[in-house]
Amino acid sequence: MLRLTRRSEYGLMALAYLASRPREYCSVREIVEELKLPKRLLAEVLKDLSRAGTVEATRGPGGGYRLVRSAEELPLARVVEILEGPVAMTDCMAQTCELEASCIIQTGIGRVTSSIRNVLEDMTVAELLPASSEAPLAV
Amino acid sequence: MLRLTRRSEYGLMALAYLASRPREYCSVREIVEELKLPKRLLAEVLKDLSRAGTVEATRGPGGGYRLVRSAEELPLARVVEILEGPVAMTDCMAQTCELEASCIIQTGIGRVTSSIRNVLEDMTVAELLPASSEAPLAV
DNA sequence: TCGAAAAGCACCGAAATAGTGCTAAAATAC
DNA sequence: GTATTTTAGCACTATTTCGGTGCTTTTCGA
Ligand code: SF4
Ligand code: SF4
Repeated sequence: MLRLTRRSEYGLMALAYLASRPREYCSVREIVEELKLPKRLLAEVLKDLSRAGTVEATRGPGGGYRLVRSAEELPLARVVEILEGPVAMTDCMAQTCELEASCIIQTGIGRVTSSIRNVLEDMTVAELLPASSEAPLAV
Repeated sequence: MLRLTRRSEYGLMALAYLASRPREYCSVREIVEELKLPKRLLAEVLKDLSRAGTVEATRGPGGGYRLVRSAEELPLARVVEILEGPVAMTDCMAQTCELEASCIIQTGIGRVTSSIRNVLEDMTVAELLPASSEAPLAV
């Protein structure tokens, strides 16, 4: 069904939350209390996002995570790639497939995959938030 | 990674093959020989497509499957829905999700899901085939 | 009546996913 | 310096999904 993994979903939720608190460090504890997510799992996800450079972290009391760039500059595709790997509908779009020789839909699938990639690259985390939500996104 | 299942992939390949042999009954044996797919699995997939009415079958020697309508009228979304269930990036797009109360991205995710649905509804099995569509491909 | 083919059902094993445990390192506060 | 808060890193388990198969029945044509 072309499902997002929970990791991606939680990650996007957390990033959207961070987007609503610009420049502020938010701890995992705070985020999971607000969003009601499994704490350890979200921690794992944010670690990955941190390693990948979409959020930055500080430790200790008052620490937490915040966005490195504004949410308008963070396409969904980027997040999904970090948390799940390349956006690809089939093997051949990411690695190789041993059926390529006899496959009659590869090029067609390539086109669909591109379209879906475009959707995910054109939409940003900022656009995930409902129109008049929480806070302005000004920096 | 938003992957298609193998069932969908095999299904699409088989349908594309049938599209290249209009009105002709093709047996599972013939199709898997041509496309090098696992026989029993493709049989299972075609059964599902048959139940759903996108292909029709006749049994016995010379039997097999063929498209009910032309491939131009068969959107990818239809095939994926039959073989995997509703096209939905998240639970809430298909059933319900117990996080909906605190979820801040649901509406946003809804928009992305719609876009992806549109991509899959706008593209048909006919368009999967490489440029010279109707040309029989084997030999 | 025989063989080719789909239909139906049930099952197994492997892989991906969701989620947790535990320890270390850094930043802060006293 | 010690305690506390918080991220970092690693490894592991449990569950679910998925890919694939076995076997029997039904239908059809020759
Ligand atoms: S589309 Fe064809 S080539 Fe690509 S992964 Fe699927 S079978 Fe392999
Ligand atoms: S987007 Fe929000 S409401 Fe929808 S499934 Fe994910 S968590 Fe639940």
